Amino acid sequence: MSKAGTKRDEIIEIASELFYTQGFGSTGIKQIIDAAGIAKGTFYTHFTSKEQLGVAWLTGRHHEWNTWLETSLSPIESSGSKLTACFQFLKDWLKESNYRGCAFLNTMAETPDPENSMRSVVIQHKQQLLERFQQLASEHFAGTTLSPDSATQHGSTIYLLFEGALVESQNFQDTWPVDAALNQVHQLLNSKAA
Amino acid sequence: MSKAGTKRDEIIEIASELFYTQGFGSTGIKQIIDAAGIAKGTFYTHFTSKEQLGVAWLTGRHHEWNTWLETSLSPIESSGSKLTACFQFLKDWLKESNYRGCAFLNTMAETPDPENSMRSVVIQHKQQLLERFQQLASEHFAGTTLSPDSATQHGSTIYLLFEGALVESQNFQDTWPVDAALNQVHQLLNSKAA
Amino acid sequence: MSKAGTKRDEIIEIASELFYTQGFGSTGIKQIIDAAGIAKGTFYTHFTSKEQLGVAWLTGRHHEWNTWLETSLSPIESSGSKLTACFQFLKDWLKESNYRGCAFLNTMAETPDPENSMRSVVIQHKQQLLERFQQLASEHFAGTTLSPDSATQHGSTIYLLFEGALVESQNFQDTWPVDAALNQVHQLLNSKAA
Amino acid sequence: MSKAGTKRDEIIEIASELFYTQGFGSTGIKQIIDAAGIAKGTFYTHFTSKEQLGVAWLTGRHHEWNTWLETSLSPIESSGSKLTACFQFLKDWLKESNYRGCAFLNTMAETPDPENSMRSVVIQHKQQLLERFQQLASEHFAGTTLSPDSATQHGSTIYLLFEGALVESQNFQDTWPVDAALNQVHQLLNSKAA
DNA sequence: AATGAATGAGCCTTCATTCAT
DNA sequence: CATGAATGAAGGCTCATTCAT
Repeated sequence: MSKAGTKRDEIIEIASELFYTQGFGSTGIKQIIDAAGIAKGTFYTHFTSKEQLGVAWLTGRHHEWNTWLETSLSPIESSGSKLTACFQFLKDWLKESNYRGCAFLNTMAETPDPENSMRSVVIQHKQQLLERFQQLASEHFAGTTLSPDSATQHGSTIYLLFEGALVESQNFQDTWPVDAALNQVHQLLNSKAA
Repeated sequence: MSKAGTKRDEIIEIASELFYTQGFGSTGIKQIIDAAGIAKGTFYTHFTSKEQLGVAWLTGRHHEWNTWLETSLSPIESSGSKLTACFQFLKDWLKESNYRGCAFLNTMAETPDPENSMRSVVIQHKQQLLERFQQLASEHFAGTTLSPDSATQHGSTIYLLFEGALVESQNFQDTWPVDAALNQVHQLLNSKAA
Repeated sequence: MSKAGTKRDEIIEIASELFYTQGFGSTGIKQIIDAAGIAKGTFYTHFTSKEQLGVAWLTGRHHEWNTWLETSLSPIESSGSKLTACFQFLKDWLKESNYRGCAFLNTMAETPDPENSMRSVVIQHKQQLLERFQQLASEHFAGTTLSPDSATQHGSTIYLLFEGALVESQNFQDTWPVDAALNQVHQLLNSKAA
Repeated sequence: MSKAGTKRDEIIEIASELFYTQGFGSTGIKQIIDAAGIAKGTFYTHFTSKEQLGVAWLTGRHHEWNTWLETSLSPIESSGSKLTACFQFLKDWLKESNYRGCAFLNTMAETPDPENSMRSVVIQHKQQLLERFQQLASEHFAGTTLSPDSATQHGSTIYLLFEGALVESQNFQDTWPVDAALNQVHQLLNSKAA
């Protein structure tokens, strides 16, 4: 584990913004070291390869993004409200000037090689997000007539709506997908057993 | 429109598979002309740039993909069944060995530059798909107690579920997202005015 | 087959001197293209890799060297005299200012990887030289009491003496190894069956 | 002389194998320190440069190799038999799995720069080997009709045959050169004054 | 149309060495 | 005595594009 404030961390931080805004493939080592003000060789004392830096970037972003989300959810009490707050979080994020969609999905898209170690970080990140949605849904429907299984399924559905909204808001550069998804989520949270 | 059988079309066809399976950025001109058995210069008599070929690829794929979808929908009568059939179409597609997700979203993901002309093809493609879902939903709910506006909104929701399932099935290399989305779609199609 | 005077041949010619005097590994592509006055990319339109250029170099040198040798042998009538003339050829070669020993053996020495395609050119070159010595020895001893087998063995021995002299004259930067070898060759050529 | 068991010696020992099997130029400092489990800086506290390590390697190998040879010669009584035993020694060496020819000649081949200090170690090593062959030949022919000068010349010849066999067995990956050389050595040892 | 040589900036990575700690 | 971060030139090679033939 590396202490914060390390030069290594500094490189990751600088690279992160470049990777996110320009894409992993479109960002060269040269650009990173220039931005970091270090020599070529220095980069390679901290990372064995660009791919390794990519993994470090995504791993860091995984924690960072989770913190962002959870921080915005923490003041909210009910699980149901937390679920809808996720979409508000998405809307706030969208407003940011350098919004470029989901770093993880973007990286997955430009990394077809199954051997690429960045892919597993992406999968792990999404898996955890899915489980978070499922957990919140389970909590929300606990004590209702809805079966636990159905609650989990609702969690999965909300996850899909979240991902769909994420991708499409990037695509259309518009917030309507988030609104549409949120609208549906509200209805889902009122679901009762048939 | 260029006549089929042209050398230009041949190049597009060959490039299409490479672009789809390897990604646009990871596929070089060299690889394309080698696969096509032509000279560098020949390529540039047919296309002014790689980006232009990318546009031709996506434009062709747009029509092709629409044809695939509509062909699988055509034997089906009701609009509601057509909507669910879209997800079956997705499941069938997933089974293909070289499945690499949505060419349009992948390209969008690795093309941050807003000036890139491929982006508008992607947006156009997705816009049409969205409208198709909205149209089918409108037809399905026509004559019910559901307002036209709500019907359209349901179309948008189904679109988001479709896109979410598309992305996540690529991500997890699994069909569960399609099943989960389809499950929700079935419920939506039974919606009644509150 | 490439016509003489080609740019490709020009590159080979320029690289040949650098490879010979500095060694294959110590000569960079940069140095070659600078000396040739061409761009990086131009080099790679003519050669797929540095190794391929190395093969072209050695193959060319193989023919060139053989021509040198045979040209110096051609005015000589008897096979026996041709054999001794090989060592005179070696002595003349040694005097050249940029003498750096045998390009083939040097390359073999710095190319441990058995997969390296340059190695087979070296082996082929040496095999042919061996056979040339054996052939000359056979001719020399034809009609004497010495058996054909023994004659061939003498050819092999003379080959070893030649190679030994080649390597050691490079090592000691002196001509004595050639003289010593030649002395022995003279005795061998007078051999009679025991 | 450094005491055995020193860290410096440890580095030399580890580098020796790498240098021999991969070549001096193809072996990087990184690989050496990784294999030795030490830091970059530690290496440079023991050696001022890679070249210096190269000198230490060759110097050590000089003694080691001489010991190998003399150990295999020591049980043999007559000088003539010792001379032929050198070629048996060569044959045994060839059988070793990691045989890569003569470390000294290989290094000479990839080190054109006359200033390189490794070159003098090579020359010294070969000079001593030559003198050893000359000494053994002198002893062998002592008391015969052969003049001392001729005996020394025979020693030189046998040296050239040894070197030729050494180089060519590496080249052809075969033992025939050793056999051919040995055959000639046997005949030489029976030489009488003309 | 078609060719393929030419371009040169750019790719990621390794090199031997230095030096502050 | 050991560490490992820092250096920056150099390594071989690929890129999309241009252009004379």
